[in-house]
Amino acid sequence: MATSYQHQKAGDLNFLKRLNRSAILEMVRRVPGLTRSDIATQAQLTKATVGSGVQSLLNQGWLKEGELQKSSGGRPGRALHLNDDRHYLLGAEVGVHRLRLVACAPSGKVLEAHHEPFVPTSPESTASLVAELLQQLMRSPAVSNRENLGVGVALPGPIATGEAVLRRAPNLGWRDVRFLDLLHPHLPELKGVWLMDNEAKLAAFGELYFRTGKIPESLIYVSAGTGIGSGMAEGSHSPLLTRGVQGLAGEIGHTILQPGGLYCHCGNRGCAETLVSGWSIRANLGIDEKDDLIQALGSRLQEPDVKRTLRRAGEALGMLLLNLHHTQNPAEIVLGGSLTQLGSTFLDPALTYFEANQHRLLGTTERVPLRVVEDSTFVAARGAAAQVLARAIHGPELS
Amino acid sequence: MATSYQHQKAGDLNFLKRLNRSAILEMVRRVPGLTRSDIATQAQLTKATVGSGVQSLLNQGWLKEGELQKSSGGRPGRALHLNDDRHYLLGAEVGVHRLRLVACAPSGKVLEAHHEPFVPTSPESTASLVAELLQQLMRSPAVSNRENLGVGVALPGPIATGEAVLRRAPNLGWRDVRFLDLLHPHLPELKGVWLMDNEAKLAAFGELYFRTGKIPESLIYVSAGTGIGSGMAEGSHSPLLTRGVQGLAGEIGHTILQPGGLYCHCGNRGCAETLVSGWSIRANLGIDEKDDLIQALGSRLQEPDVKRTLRRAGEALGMLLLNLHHTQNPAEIVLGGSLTQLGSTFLDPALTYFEANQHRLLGTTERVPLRVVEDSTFVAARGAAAQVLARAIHGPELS
DNA sequence: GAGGGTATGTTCAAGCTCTTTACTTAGTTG
DNA sequence: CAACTAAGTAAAGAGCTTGAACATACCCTC
Repeated sequence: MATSYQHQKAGDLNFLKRLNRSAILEMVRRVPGLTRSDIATQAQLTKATVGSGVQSLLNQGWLKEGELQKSSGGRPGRALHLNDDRHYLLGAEVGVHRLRLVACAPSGKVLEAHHEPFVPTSPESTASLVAELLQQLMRSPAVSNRENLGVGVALPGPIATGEAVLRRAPNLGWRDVRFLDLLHPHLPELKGVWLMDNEAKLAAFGELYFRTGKIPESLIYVSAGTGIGSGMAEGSHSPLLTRGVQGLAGEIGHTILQPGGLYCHCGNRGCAETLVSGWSIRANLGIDEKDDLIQALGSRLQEPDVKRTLRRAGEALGMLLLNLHHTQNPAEIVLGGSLTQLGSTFLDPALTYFEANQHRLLGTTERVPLRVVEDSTFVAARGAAAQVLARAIHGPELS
Repeated sequence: MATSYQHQKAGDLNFLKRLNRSAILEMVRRVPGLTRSDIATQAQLTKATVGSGVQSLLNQGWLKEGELQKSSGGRPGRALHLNDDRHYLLGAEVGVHRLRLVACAPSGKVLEAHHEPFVPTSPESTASLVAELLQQLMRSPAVSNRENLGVGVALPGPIATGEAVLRRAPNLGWRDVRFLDLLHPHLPELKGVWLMDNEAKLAAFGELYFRTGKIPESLIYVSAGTGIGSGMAEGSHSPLLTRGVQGLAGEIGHTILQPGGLYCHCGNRGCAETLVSGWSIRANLGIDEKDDLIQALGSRLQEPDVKRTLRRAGEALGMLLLNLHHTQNPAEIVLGGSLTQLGSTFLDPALTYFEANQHRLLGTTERVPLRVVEDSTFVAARGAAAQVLARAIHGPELS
């Protein structure tokens, strides 16, 4: 896996070359329009090294040259840009209620996307359907003349570091599923990077990796849907995901938020999910599992018991966010998942609680930004694509 | 700082050389008695590279050769060991009630240690005292003929990544203290690595870095004393600490564990510290802040209200541990701090709760080991020394 | 508009590190 | 004691970064 770690960090000259090429590529990707000179300064490399590295990346089609920049007294530098037209990445998410798929350009731009309702079935038939939908995506005109770099799959459950096994997906009823092994036979022609990972972790990765401009040094994505999960990505160069030995990192839905509280489906009492989650809201308001939660509540948002339920759930979410702040202290928190569509009745209490309490310990005014994703439909699938790109860039691909 | 991250990861040939030397040194440090051939296999380097690297580390006094190993059919390899007699590291901890100092050998062996009661005073006078005690340590015969590699200081409060500033230490009444800047004038002759970091984070680092044998891929240290803090170290080669942007990572004492619960000194309600911490136990049992908590309770452990208070605090601790398990999922949890001296009345409920619930999500039998440190007096100071060693090994020191 | 100034980018020999290959060393085995 | 095996070493060779000189492109001034 991406953060599966090199057992010992040692390397040869080729490793060094790749390292420098990757660094150049990442820099240009993050700051479009950088010149060779800028790169040399920031990466502490010599002009000559950068020159040859850039040349090779140009030849391979990873980079392209842009316009001459304004001169600052001497010869103007030539802007460099990521070549966004040559490659593409595939990302898929197997959700509890939907399948979502994207084909992305290296910049993160979605070239082609597709989602459709999905009734949880066996891993095998799901893999077969995912493969079919991926092939449709690959045949679409927007990507057909590009080179594929690989495919990533986001799944709703814990996946341990180093092994491509979905340990358990309670909402799908799956257990110990090697999804890539099921998918691969259907797509034998698909070369490049193959990976699978937890949905919230990939979303966190994508939100950080595809960002341009000012890049936070770490980011937590909170996925609030049927259950509550989170993922943390760290490091601006090539972010690493915190997975935990068993892949349980980020399972904040099962952190205890109310000792002696209600029983959770996991068997324990007082889990955060008993206070805030799709299923707890359904249980509180008597909404059938077959009905779409958002639609069912859309017309009832003014009812007192709905308002009260959503407000309480929102407050619990705020506490969860504060707990993340005081446990992992990311530079930014991004909130996504279907529950964010419930709007301000649900979200305001969460944001308010977090804002009111995030300064308790330091008393300073510096703020950890908390952002709600506008549309989280493809966030995880796009994050899977982001991981594919990261591995392509840092893997042996660039000669 | 140690995890202050290289802005861009690029390097020259010298960087590569240092990388390989560091890798060799780490491997031998972790597995004493390794041969050149073992190293070459594990690090994927050629025999020649390893040979010259080892030679240079031998010349510099980092390594020493041991006995010939048993032959496995051919020429026997020569065992390599960390030279534990040439260098030493200094670590200090400024605690709420004590100063603790150690001088360590590179293996982690404590060569000389000292602790004494400490009445919280100004940062300046504290620095002056720490400097004096460090100098006493340096004059002791056990270290006087060794070369010093640097000094590390552990402090009870958040310290952000990249800046050596103690943001706030509520239990000392300190704020924005640049402790190293205060310490340095007193010890101008002390060259090498200088660092300061949070107490629990350094303890976590030390527990992971000085371990030999089977090394967990990540470790959380929970420091249960006046307040509750934690630190997470990750990565077996050279572990990294999770600090968080503002240094608030691991401030689990201020995660919410009881919505609407008691007010905490931080101003918020329901913090874990209101349920489990030195001060909450004092408050519950009416023990004066001037008296030593452990001594005061030592004779009262059979009293019903004491037993009840400790049991409840222990249960809360168990929930905190489970929350860490479901948020960061470390490969091992180590429990330390003065409260561990309260014994089984306090600890058993915590361990029992954790054991009973850690398998909820996966249902497997693999267990995250939870260990209580026997004597946590010097754990943080030793961790500071560990960081010094790590930076010396991975810094420019080894030519 | 010609010339000096300045910063960018390129070229090429030189230097350093890892690698390859052949060889030496040290112990086992029959 | 000769054949075998594996560890370690030495020296030539390959590859990447470097340093210095050079070419390029624009600005500013006269």
